[in-house]
Amino acid sequence: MSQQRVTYTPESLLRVAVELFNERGYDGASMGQLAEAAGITKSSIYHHVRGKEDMLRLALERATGVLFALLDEPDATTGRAIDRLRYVVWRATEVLIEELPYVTLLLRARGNTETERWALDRRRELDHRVADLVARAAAEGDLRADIEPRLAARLLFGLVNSVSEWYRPGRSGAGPRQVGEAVAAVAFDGLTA
Amino acid sequence: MSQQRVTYTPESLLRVAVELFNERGYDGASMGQLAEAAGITKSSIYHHVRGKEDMLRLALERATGVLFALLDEPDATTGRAIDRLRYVVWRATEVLIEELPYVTLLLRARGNTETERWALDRRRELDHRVADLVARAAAEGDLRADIEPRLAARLLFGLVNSVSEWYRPGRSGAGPRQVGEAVAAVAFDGLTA
DNA sequence: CACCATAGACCGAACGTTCGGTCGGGCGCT
DNA sequence: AGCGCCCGACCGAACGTTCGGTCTATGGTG
Repeated sequence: MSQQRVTYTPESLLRVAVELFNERGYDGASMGQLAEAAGITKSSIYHHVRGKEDMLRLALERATGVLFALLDEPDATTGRAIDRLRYVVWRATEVLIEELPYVTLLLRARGNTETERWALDRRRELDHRVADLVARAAAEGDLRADIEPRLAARLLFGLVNSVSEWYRPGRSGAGPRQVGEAVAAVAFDGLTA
Repeated sequence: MSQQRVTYTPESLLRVAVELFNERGYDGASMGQLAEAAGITKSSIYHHVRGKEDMLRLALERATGVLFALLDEPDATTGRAIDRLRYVVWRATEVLIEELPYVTLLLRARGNTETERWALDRRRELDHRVADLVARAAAEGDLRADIEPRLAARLLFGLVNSVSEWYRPGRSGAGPRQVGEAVAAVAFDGLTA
């Protein structure tokens, strides 16, 4: 059987790029390294994509898209605040895992480029919406009163987002659902027996 | 009163450097930007430090030093595992805040340089020691049985480490001790009222 | 079926810019 | 005079990107 020439699409090349950006950091990753990882030359890359920052933009748009979408899901918008919050925590963990490379890149954005600054603005928007939900749950008396809702919101999303730093598909033992459930369990009920 | 010429020491210059490295990422930060932030020229910097990677090394050595030191404190080495673990979680959060710029840089290290690879090795060592303690607490029946100790360890330090992403001295409302206590409280008892 | 034109995917070389760092020196203080 | 701290000019290497091309596959035409 003849060995066919592997060709890239913008999407498949983006996938390779995002893996490299996560491995080395966007600024630490060069187009030369991407060419090497993809097995084509630097100039070939420009046949498929407009440029380095454009790949970053596409990736960050995808990550923010899925995260905002989850906030509009029915179980995130109807019911008691504490139930909605539990759903958001569990579901955000699942979405983070499903789109791990893209969400990881978003969480690591620093602000050195226009694209990153846009993404950071979007993240702040997300954080505000979740913080509002936490404040609601606290107001309804379902959160412990000795921790300020703002602090609680930060710890919650710190916990969720930290999954991106260690979760590896196929290598973390637990699946997305299991990790999502564990994150929600620890967040609301803690680790003590 | 005459305006005296501000001069740097290696340590005060390192402090400026670490702030910049955290703001833009180590790879995204240039020596030109450091010169600008410090108010001196690039060549002046080399009078005080050996080079860019050397500043990174000094910072990461400092961060790993304080984190390993806390694991050797009496309250972290004697007593029931669950009590030692509570102390470590609370104390690690405090230390992270006290040495925020240095620990933040450590947590963001990627592995692009020899120095970063060394630091990542040290972090893995730290993670192993804490994971051992979590396993001990689980074996003593003090942790919930439905979450694997390895997963519990990752979530624990995910929570602690995430503080570096939002805590800002003087701007987060709560002090190091309060945040440390909140982290430990949420980690072991959860957010639910 | 053979030939040709076209398009898609690719490449080597080069560009302008930025990078970390060095060199040779000046200034102010003791 | 000597030293510490500073600086302008410059360096070689690496960066992201562009330019002008080649190669291969495909479809149309005779």
